Amino acid sequence: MSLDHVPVLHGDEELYRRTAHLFATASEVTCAARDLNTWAATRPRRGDDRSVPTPRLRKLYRPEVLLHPSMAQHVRAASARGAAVRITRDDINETIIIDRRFAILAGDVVDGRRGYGVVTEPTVVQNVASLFDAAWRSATDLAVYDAQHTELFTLVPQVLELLASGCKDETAARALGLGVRTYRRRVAELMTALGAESRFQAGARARDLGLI
Amino acid sequence: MSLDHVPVLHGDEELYRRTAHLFATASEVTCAARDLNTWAATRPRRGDDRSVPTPRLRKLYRPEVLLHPSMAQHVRAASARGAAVRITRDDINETIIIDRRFAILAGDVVDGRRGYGVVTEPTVVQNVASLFDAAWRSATDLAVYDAQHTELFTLVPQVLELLASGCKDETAARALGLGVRTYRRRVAELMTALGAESRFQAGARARDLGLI
DNA sequence: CCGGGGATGGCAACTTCCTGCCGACATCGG
DNA sequence: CCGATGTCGGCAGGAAGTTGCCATCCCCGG
Repeated sequence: MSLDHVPVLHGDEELYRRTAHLFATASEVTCAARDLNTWAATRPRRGDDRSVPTPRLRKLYRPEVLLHPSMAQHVRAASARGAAVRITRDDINETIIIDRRFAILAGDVVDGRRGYGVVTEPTVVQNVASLFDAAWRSATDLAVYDAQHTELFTLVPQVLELLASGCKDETAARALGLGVRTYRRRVAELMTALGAESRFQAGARARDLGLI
Repeated sequence: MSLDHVPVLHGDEELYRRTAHLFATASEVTCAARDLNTWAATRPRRGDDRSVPTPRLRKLYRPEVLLHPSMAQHVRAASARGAAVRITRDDINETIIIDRRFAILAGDVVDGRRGYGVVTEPTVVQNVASLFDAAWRSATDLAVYDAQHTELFTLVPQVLELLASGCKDETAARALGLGVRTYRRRVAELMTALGAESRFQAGARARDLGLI
């Protein structure tokens, strides 16, 4: 695969500076993200620049963002502003696609700055866009996902607390006034949301996301 | 309990600046720590100031410092320089006691700076010192602890990797060319070292310590 | 060469978790 | 009031993890 002519920007600051003009005139912005440390582009626009119509926004996230209070709030706010938000369990990469003409792909962090590849080659962009579309189609709408997990979200902090405190399911369930079966259901949902296959992994990820 | 007249220093920088003179003339420095983010005092002395004899050093750590490569190296280096190092499973607080006359007690982190209470009141210092002594007596000498965990330390990175990857004990054991029984022994030792009662907790702590 | 100490790994008895199944109960639209 | 739908939680069977026990093997000092 040829990576020629793909300029790489280093760090968020440079990204914003160099790509602001793309967002300014965009009519469709599509993004996938596993956290909200990136993509300031997803912020509401400063000022009331009515010269350009609000672009159509599609945002694809992994479930764990909804476990993080502030991230969840951010996502819901975007949704309330009219962005289409979906949740996927796929292991997505951080990506922005603008008008199906530009793709910004997040890479690794070097020297504390994340690298961003800016792809303009039409064929590649189309390809990326179609991959995104596939993930988008198999993803769940935020409203639906929410409806299926109301109980979980309210209990997440307490469940995590109890898990982190090292107590047994039996004890934890009692502490929450739940049946063991239900408690385990919540834990299972939590693990799914975290994409964890074992409790060890869940603990690590939860800590990683700052949920504990 | 009266906390009058206990000056609190904020941040390491201030701590070093304000307490350097205590260390300079100390003949016995005793410290307890759960990590090495603090206590620059435990660094080898810069320069070769022979005007003061090297103080007697007693250092008490929790087992997890030995799981962290760079921390472990630091601790072993101190030990090699003649400091008495012991490992305890007690939930110790960060403390420095100098000549049984001053105690520096680490507190919470506020605004990114950790607070340090400098206690000079003889009664209190004696009390702290005797508490430390009790913990010290029940602790294990580094050499002994090491001898009992040689296998563990060499396997820690791989075991953590496997646990974090979410695979079952069966698979992980095979990957390491170990019997399941032995693999589980290592995991159990690891959990003990981390002070974790459940794998979830172990995952969280491991991530916390940057071991993953 | 022998005996002691330690690591190993199979076995087995538990404990803890994981989940499908199902009856009980609440909620809601008709 | 009724049926549809959804959550709850007990139960049961199975998977995964925890530990004591012990035969085996390796290394070492005598």
